[in-house]
Amino acid sequence: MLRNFKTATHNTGNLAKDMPWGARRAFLSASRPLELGSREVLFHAGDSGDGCYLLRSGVVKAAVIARDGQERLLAVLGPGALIGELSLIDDEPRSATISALKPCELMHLTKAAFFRLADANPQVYRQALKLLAQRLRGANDTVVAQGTISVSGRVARTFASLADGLGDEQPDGRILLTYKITQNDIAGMAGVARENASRAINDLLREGVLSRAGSFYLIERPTELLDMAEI
Amino acid sequence: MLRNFKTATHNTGNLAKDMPWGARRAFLSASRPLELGSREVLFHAGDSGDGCYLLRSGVVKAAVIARDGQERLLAVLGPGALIGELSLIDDEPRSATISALKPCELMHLTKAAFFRLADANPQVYRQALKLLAQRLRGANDTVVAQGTISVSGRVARTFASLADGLGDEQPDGRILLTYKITQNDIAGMAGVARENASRAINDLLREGVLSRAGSFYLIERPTELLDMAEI
DNA sequence: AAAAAACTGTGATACAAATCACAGACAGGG
DNA sequence: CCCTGTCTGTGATTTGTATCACAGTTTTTT
Repeated sequence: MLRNFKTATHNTGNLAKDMPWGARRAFLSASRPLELGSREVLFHAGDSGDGCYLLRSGVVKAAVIARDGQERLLAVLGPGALIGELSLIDDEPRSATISALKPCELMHLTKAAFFRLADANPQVYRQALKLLAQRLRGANDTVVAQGTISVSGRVARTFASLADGLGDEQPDGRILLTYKITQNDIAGMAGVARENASRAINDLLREGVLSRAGSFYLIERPTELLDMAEI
Repeated sequence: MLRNFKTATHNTGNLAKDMPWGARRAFLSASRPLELGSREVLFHAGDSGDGCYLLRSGVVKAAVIARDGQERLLAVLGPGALIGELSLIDDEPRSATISALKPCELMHLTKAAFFRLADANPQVYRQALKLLAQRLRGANDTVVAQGTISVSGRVARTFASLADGLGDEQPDGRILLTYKITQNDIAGMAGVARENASRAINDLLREGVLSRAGSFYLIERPTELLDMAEI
């Protein structure tokens, strides 16, 4: 999905697409299915956690609540995303709260099962390292973006990131976001006030970089959007 | 170094302290020494890079220059730090520029040597995963901090992070920063204007949370500092 | 030791973004 | 289906930070 966006946005890790076939089958056979209703919470930040999850269908958000009560979204993730791998690796508490934005199907892999898998096949370790490295690049970019680009740029950046997690590239190159996300969540991802996110989004709509297809957003000119989001 | 700060700040990865002995000896014997003069650049963001470095002595900074020319520091690192591991893992270009703040001694480990080492000893893979996971936690925290806490809190946070990279814990619990860092670099880490960093630092000095020991900063009350930095 | 450069402190001003305050549009539960 | 709650757009106002300006200090260079 979205190879170009992926590299540009150092995405949040779509495991399913990049996993070698053997590892993928091993993952699925060693893991157990699990369902989540809309708004249900998979785990809270601070929980102790064993194992990780692969999102097979649905949409979740990863968020953390700051001291002042503000909710900051780290990512909105669609099918294929790997969730909760940090605690799997370092045994620390969950770093964010994961909740379903719509009904989800997941697979759960325990820590023990993961390391059994990985020890048998070092390819898994390499893959995991790569995934974390990508996420770290993305997080570092976000830090820089936060401090150097304006509200409109950060909102553009948010759409790029959404495209990466939820985007469906059309034959003509435009990208459809396959979930009706609210301004509140966009603001939470961009780290700006909801009202200002609203203004920035409408600017993008007016400029024609973005449009609405029914209740979904559609990125009309991905390259231009990416350019506005550049740090 | 600074166990408590480390967990609180999800540090930037002091390899030397956490590495198992066997792996450490293997690392050192498989790597080649290298020196760096003050202000010399180890590599630039965007360079293609093979291998990683272990900082044995000296101090470096990891920075990225934003589009508008602003320099944002991701970390200031002291002895024991591992540098350049992202490109080692994912073969992408260097994500930041590393330059020496004072003369440094490093060990360079090539990509081939790293994977030879790791394949022979899966412990190395686990260690590497853990390190990246810690860094990712730290980066995510920084993202949240950027968007939710004020200038003074971010400056406090910067001192916590410096303590982690450069700190030397005294018998009485105070923490000495073993390098005379400038306001400019502190501002670059906190993501604020230099003038405002100056004001915030002086507030901390006035409150007695921080003091100056000769030309070094000394954290008088680490707990209080950490509390101001909390997200 | 003198000169140049870099660093620091602090006021005054400008500005981007948050906050406040609504009114209208749109869902989704009862 | 209506009604309640959530979501959206847009103006007016406030506020935290950046920016400007500059003088004093410290460090580096020659």
